[in-house]
Amino acid sequence: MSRTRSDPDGTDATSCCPPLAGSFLDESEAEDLAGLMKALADPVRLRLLSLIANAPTGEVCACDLAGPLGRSQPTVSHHLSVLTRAGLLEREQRGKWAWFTVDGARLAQVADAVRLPQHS
Amino acid sequence: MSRTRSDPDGTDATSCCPPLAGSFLDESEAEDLAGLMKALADPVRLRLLSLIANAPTGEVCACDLAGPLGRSQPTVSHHLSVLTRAGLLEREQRGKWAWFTVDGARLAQVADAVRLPQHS
DNA sequence: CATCCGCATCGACGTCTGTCAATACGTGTG
DNA sequence: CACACGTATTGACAGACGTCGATGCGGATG
Repeated sequence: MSRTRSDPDGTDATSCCPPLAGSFLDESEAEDLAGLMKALADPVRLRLLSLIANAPTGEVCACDLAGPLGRSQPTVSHHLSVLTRAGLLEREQRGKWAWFTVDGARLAQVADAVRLPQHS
Repeated sequence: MSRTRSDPDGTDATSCCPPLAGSFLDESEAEDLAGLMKALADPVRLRLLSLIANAPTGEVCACDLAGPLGRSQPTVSHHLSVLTRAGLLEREQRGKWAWFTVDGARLAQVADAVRLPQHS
């Protein structure tokens, strides 16, 4: 995936997720949005997000994640990396521990991309 | 599926999409939501949804889809089937043509599942 | 009834992805 | 400075997925 990582403040609400409705997605727009969806299309990653989003402080140490998920440490590390690369998690190194928080704005982009004009 | 998390207010058409936040997703909840995301995690399928959602009448004949997408007829048929099975499209046979509409409520479920409680 | 045509299914192929054991890397600690 | 420990990376492997040509099925049409 070749997302433009030139997004210093991390929360540009418009550059990533073209509206699903409004006009036909062109191929590169669809590719970008599909990339985000792919990051969310795995049960372990969804549970990771859920786990972190529900933490009282909003942040969780990686050392507390492998257990509840029932996966090996390398596997969890891999998933954390995928979510971080997708911009859905933010990573902060503290000593030898890695702490993660959910990027709510990024998640909101997904929600917005999927919203349709009132049709029902 | 052992979900105790029913959704008394209207929008959950079929008890599919547990909230990402609110409590840790259990394994089967995560599996369900991941299934929906997987259906959306492909550029061709996203463009299909976009194409159909943007049709003036809201419905499109399958015969008009292969062209704009640049894929073979079997491939498009396959993707339509995936989206339909996921509940994101509805299919109606008219004579020898198949017409498709987007299920907006189902899409909204995805948006809701991804929404976080006000954090920032 | 014979034919045409839209769509689905099948079979095959290359690629991507999730997983773990083994290992490397880096940062505190004694 | 050596060791312990948390995390990332590597390598390998099985299973899932996107794609298309060939084929099958069923409705429409003359």
